[in-house]
Amino acid sequence: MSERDYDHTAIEERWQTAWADADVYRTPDDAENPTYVLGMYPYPSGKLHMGHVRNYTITDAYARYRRMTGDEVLHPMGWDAFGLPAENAAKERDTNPRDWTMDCIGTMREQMRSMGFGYDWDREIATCTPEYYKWNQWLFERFHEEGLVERRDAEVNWCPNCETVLADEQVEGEAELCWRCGTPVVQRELEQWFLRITEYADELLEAIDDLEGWPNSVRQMQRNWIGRQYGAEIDFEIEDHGPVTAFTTRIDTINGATFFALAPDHPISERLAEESEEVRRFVEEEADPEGDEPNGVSTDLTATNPATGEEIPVYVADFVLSDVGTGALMAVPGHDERDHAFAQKHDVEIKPVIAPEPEGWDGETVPDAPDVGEEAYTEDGVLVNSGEYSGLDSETARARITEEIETAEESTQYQLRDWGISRQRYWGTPIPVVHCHDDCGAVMVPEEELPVELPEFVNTTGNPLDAAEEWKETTCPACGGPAERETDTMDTFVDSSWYFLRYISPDLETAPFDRDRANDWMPVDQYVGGIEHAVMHLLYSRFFTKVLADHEGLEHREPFTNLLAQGMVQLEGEKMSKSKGNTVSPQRIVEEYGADTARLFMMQAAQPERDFDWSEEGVRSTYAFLDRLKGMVDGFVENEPDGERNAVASYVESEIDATVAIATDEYDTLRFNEALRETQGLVRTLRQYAEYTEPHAGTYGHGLSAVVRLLAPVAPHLAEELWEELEGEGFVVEADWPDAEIDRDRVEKRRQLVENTRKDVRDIVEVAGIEDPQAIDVVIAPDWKYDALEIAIDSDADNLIGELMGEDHIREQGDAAADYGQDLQTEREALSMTLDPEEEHDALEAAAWLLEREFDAPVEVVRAEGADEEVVRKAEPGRPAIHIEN
RNA sequence: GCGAGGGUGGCUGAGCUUGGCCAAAAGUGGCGGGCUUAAGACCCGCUCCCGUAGGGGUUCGAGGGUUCAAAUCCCUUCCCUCGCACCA
Repeated sequence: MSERDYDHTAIEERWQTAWADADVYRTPDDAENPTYVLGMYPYPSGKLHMGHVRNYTITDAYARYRRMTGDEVLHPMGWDAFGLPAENAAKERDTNPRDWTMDCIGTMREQMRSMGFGYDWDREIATCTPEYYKWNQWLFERFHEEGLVERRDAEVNWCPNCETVLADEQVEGEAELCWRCGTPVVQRELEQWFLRITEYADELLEAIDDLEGWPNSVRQMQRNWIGRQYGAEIDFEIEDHGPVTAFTTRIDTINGATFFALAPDHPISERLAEESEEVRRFVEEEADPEGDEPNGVSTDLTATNPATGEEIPVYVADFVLSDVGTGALMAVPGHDERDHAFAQKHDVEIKPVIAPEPEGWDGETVPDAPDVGEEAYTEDGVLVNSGEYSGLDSETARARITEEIETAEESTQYQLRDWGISRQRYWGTPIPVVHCHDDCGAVMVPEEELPVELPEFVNTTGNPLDAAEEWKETTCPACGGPAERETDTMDTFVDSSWYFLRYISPDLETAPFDRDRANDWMPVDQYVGGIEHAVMHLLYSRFFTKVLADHEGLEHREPFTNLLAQGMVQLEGEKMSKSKGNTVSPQRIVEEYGADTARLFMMQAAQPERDFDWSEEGVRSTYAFLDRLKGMVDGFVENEPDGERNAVASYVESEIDATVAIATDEYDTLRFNEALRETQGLVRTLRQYAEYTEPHAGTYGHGLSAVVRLLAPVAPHLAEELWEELEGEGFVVEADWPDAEIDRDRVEKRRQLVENTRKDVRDIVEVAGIEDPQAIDVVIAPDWKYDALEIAIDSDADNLIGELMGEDHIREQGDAAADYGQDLQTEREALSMTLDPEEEHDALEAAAWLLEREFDAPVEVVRAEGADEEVVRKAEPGRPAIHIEN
């Protein structure tokens, strides 16, 4: 780096201090409906990585943009501070999770400050503080009061060595090993606390349709996750075991149900396993629900098909899952691929009962049965071999069969399960429950005793809360007798399901959030984060918001209006990760190039939702751009130019307006890369201007001032520095966004006209082999052609020429009018309005210097009157005639 | 298998929602030129084929269709990426 490089470290520190001293990012409590911009709060690992930098640069840039356009903005930050890594780190380093986490928070806060992120730090929250998690507990009890909390047995992943439950993500590989100690994980039944999110399944699903500000992918993932299916439940009578309920979406195929299948852990299967060695061996040894092959074992039992009255064999099969439907199913091999495969393997009858609907079907004739020997027919169709139902279409048949079979009834199934929040961990929110040694059972801790605080950390295997004897021992709030505290803590997703509400009133001591203010400030206008939270966090947050709307007077049913799932920062096409060792440290980039460079490089590299490759070269050229810009501003301020306000200046003025108009649009829709490209284009134009001629100070200064403000959301430090040089006072953070009177359509037409004209001149010079042009005339079409064009666009007459000749001033043009009319007629369907003649003239005159510079010949832009007849003839609206003197 | 999103000029990548200056933005790479003692930076042009006055031809995964007109709309087909998945 040469000596000209600007001192980014000094500049960035200077402005970070100035912003903090002036408290510029504070959102006062009396703000009215501020724009709420939020990035997903981080887990405080102690190190900001590139993903964070990208995430928070997006929100910061948007927040700054909105602030400059005059909005009040709420842009807070906090810490997802509970979680397993802190517990592990504490064990390794012989400290405790609290101290370790608080240290990490301190470091990361400082790193964020050095990136120049403008947060209202007075609203900072950390979920591991009793002031925060007290409200997790309070909410848990409110949910309980509303019947949305349940305690029941559940099967969980259990590591016998660590003596704790593991989340599915923490079980590794096919062999199912514990991610920490490599011990094989076992399934274990444990009493767990659940939040009844399934109560809201329908609303969570249906409201997705209205989340128009969310990416389709996320919406679809949530729909799949909820997985609602309409069908029917129906009982099959099994000898000695009574009725067994099966769920099916295809009750129209019931006449083709030729066997019945039970999950290996269905109560009947378990009973059979006790009696039959074969079933026992299958259930305990052979069943492989993960495998592709549908395996099963026959039983001696039969079930009665309620439609046909036939006795059909009963199998225990591993493709039947106990947590899907009822854990028992009627198998229809003729119309289900999996059932078909199983039936072939076990030689069960395959009976077609649905035929494809014949073309031009009359709605009653019973078609021939299809051949389902080789392959199941899985579509809807027309029933055959179905007794009185034969001849009905599938949909009608489903309704009638459900209606007419005694035990059948409509049923809706969801894939969504209730949310098990119990974790056998220390570093989380204690579940505020006491287990009475007498008969009171699980009793909620009274509200006035909240928060139930975590005891001191004990380094032990298993759950430290279990080892905290003194803490555990308590009295029952109901009967006063001896009791024990619940030792499970909450899933950290509980913390993040409502943190966005806490920022609104972070110090409130009487409620989780200030209701009135929340009603005013919510929902979050723009939420930004990684796609990995597409389902869990975003679904849980929606659930909490709906519960709070129903029971706590929140007047919003959705938390996030617009959601942006930002893309990954990659290195050579691969995701950056510690294990691959291909990370780029933001700290190093900030030291070497400054936060502004890092931010600007990232924002211009790609649209925020796309992945992009980190490139050191790109970073260097971004730095060079900022450096040059600083040089331009320095030069301008030190030595103000005194050029004329001439045609060239007016070209530059119009380019400034164009840039502002376009960049503003792009900022609005978070397409920072486009906005920045325009801005950099304007810098280039300004540089060309200064190179070509002595600039007009007002114009040039105006351009620089616009550039600085357009850049301010993304490169705020240097923008402050340059703003100070240009304006002398005030923060650019608080400056007004530049405005342009111009509309985008007009801007683009003008640029197009100039660009086309330059290209035409080049073509002519090239094709005609003109070595050294002496003079270039650019001639605007006469007014009557513009009139004719307008008439042609509006006209729907068959004979356009006739209509044109109806206008005196056009008819007067004689042959010329006829010729042009003919052209219009040919192009008729494709015509579009151009700028008017005066605008075209002005635009070209302003851009004439570009041609003069390029061809080193005088350029004259003239109106049709007074130009050579022969030349004018070729001029059309949007396309001036060009004459080159050789 | 189901669902979502894609396939554009050497590469990256806009545009396709609202068909028409789209041979198709921008960047990058390559070529030529300017500036410079020189290098870098910066500036200008070219970069599908043909063309001595702004023209013509062939292109936007493949094939078909709608239209005066399709990268853009419809159908079929192939391939890629990402979610979900023995879901009854």
